[in-house]
Amino acid sequence: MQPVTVAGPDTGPATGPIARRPGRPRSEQAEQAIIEATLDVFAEQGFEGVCVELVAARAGVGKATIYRRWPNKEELLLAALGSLKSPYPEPQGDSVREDLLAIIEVMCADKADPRKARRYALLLGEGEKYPRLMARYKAEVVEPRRDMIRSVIRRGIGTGELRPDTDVEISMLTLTGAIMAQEKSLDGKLDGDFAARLVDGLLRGCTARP
Amino acid sequence: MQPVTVAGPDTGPATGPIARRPGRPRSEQAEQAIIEATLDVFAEQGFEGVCVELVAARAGVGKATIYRRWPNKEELLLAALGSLKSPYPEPQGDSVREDLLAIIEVMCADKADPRKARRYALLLGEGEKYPRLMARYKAEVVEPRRDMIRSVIRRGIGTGELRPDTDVEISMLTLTGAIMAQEKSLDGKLDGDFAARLVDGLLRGCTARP
DNA sequence: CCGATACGAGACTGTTCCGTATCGATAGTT
DNA sequence: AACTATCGATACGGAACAGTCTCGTATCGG
Repeated sequence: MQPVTVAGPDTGPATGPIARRPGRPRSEQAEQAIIEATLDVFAEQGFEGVCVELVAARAGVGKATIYRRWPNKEELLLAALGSLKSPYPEPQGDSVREDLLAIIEVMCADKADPRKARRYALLLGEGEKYPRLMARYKAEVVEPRRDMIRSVIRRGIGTGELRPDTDVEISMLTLTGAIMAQEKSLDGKLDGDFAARLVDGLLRGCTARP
Repeated sequence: MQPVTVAGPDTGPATGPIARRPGRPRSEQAEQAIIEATLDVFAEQGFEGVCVELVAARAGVGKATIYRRWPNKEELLLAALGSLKSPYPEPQGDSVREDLLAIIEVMCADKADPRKARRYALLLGEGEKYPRLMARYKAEVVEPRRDMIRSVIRRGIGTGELRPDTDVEISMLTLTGAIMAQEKSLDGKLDGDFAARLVDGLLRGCTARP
């Protein structure tokens, strides 16, 4: 499955989807190696650290083989990050707590994966310098997940499971934000049940009940 | 007031604190202009975008005037970011809600200031490439504020205002994280009373009460 | 005035990196 | 076999930038 929405690998002048082009065909293996190397370097070196020469060396590929496929570095990164998809758990509807927990756990797992975790940096870091990358990341990763959380909460309000005056937006920001804030700023030792503690903390609230 | 803890401006070979050194004295005005320009460029261009030549041009200063004071770019940034201090509201102790609100409002105000907001990028972004900068930022800005929030919550638990089983760490991450997550990823229109909604959301919880 | 240091400006060197061009070799089609 | 596009490798031009150095000038104490 190739990402084609935004300048996927350039397959050259239109020759029809089936017609075979003359000459040596492009190596699918090289293509995959390039994407993998890009993700590795991105995970290790961060955003500005992705230099094409290093990616080429890691992939065991010539630079031309990269530029034959993507016109510049941004397109390469766009393709590489676009290939990092996480499965979205479909809310089961048993309870708000379980649904939220499933989502938060996936997000925590993402954060534990260095490749995916680095993308969070786009949100607060140098992301403004790469607006297309930002926009794509937001649209493909951030917003779908936010919407999922919002809808779970709204459904909980509808069913009476949650307070009718629940602040949907604040609740969502609370959950996603806590994940971002965790551990990166201090190696908190609250790994295992972090997701559960987070969701329960939100549901329960802190105020003492008489 | 000069930052001296970490390689402040190099005042040359030790000549005693009072003894006047011969020759033309350094321009305090140039020094301030350099710091200001550094902060401006940092706010606009982000971390990697801070190039000394640009800072010098903005400050109306020669590069040598910068390098006479700080040995390299990292020290310059260290000094510039170190000069960005926000007043820490001292918890008044009237109520947990009021104390938290005061802290959160200051943090939100910080985030609205582009200069200060950019520093958040260090936490998730390219910060790992500048460990000294990271450490200093954490120690001087992040942890004091986190500790303040923790202590307010702990006091609330002690006084019975908060549930005894309140998760201090989770509550703190919830508050600070939500601030980070807000608006940067989507221009939410929840500006004015964001801090209040956030604190109230945490205190109240979402679960419906029978 | 003199010596010492700082000043702004900018030339200069060395490094890094993007993107292009070129090499002989390779793997397909016709 | 002829043809053609891709292969990995590498040289290259150009830009950006860190850090050093050198101008001629300005500002201090003595």
